[in-house]
Amino acid sequence: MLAYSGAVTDAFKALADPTRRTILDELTARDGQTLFELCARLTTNHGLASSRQAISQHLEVLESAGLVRTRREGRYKFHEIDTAPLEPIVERWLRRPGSDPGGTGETS
Amino acid sequence: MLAYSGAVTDAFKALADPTRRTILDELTARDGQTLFELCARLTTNHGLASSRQAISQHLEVLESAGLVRTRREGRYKFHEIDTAPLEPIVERWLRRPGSDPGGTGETS
DNA sequence: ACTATAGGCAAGCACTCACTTGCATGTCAA
DNA sequence: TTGACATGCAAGTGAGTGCTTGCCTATAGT
Repeated sequence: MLAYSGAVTDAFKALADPTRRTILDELTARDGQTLFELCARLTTNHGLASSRQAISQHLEVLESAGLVRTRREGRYKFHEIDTAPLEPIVERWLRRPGSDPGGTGETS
Repeated sequence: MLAYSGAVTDAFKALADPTRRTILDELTARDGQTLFELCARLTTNHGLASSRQAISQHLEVLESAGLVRTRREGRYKFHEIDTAPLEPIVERWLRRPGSDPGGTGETS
C-alpha cells in the first residue's frame, strides 16, 4: 500500500521482534551498555545466541525508532534506553469510546 | 531462529501494521462493526483503500492476537475491540530500573 | 609501527508478510 | 428455488525482514 511510515510505525515495528524486546529488557536492567557487553549479557542472562552483527542491526532499528539513544566515547559506543515513544502507544486505544479520534495527521 | 511466538509477540506484530492500527481506531470510535461496515468506514473516515479480503485478513490477525473478538449473528459477523492485551505492554519497560526482570518464561 | 579490540558497511539468502485473484460457502429476501 | 448479499478459503506474487558472511575503519595498548 506504500503507506507512509512515521514515528508510530517505527516504534511498533521495532517492538515486533522478540530479540529487540529482550534488548530493551537488558537495557532496563543495566543501562548504557556497549554492543559487546549486550551480546555477552543477552547470552548469559537471556539465553539469546545472536551474533554481534545481528544485535548491531537490532540496535540500529531501535535507535531509528527513538527507543535507544547512543553516546560515543573513544572506541566504545554506549546504548541507553528511551521509553518516551512508548507512552502514547497504549493510551491511544485505552480511552473510552465516544470521542472520535479524528485525523491528527501524525498517527498512522 | 525458530523462535516460539507467544501471545506477547502476537500482540506486538498485530500492532506493527498501520492498517490494523487504523482498524482498532475505527472499532474504538464504533464498536461491533461488520466486515463490510469496516471497509466502508475505513475508506470514508480514514482514506484507507484496502480491499475486503485485505481487511478480512487483518481482522484474522487481530483476532488471533486477542485484540478483537467476533460474534456471529446470521450472515453477519460483528467485531469488537478488546484492549486487554495492551495493558501489560508498555508497563514492561516503564518501571524504574534496578529490579532485575529475570526470566518468567512467558515473555519473549 | 604493530596488534588487538570495538564497531561499521554491504551483498546475499531464506523466510515472512500484506495483498491480490478466483472460487466456494452460507444466509436472507423474493 | 433463485438470486443477491456477507463472508470464507487458498494459491500465488512482490516487497520487506532477520540473519549471515566477508571485509573495512577507527581507537587503544605495547
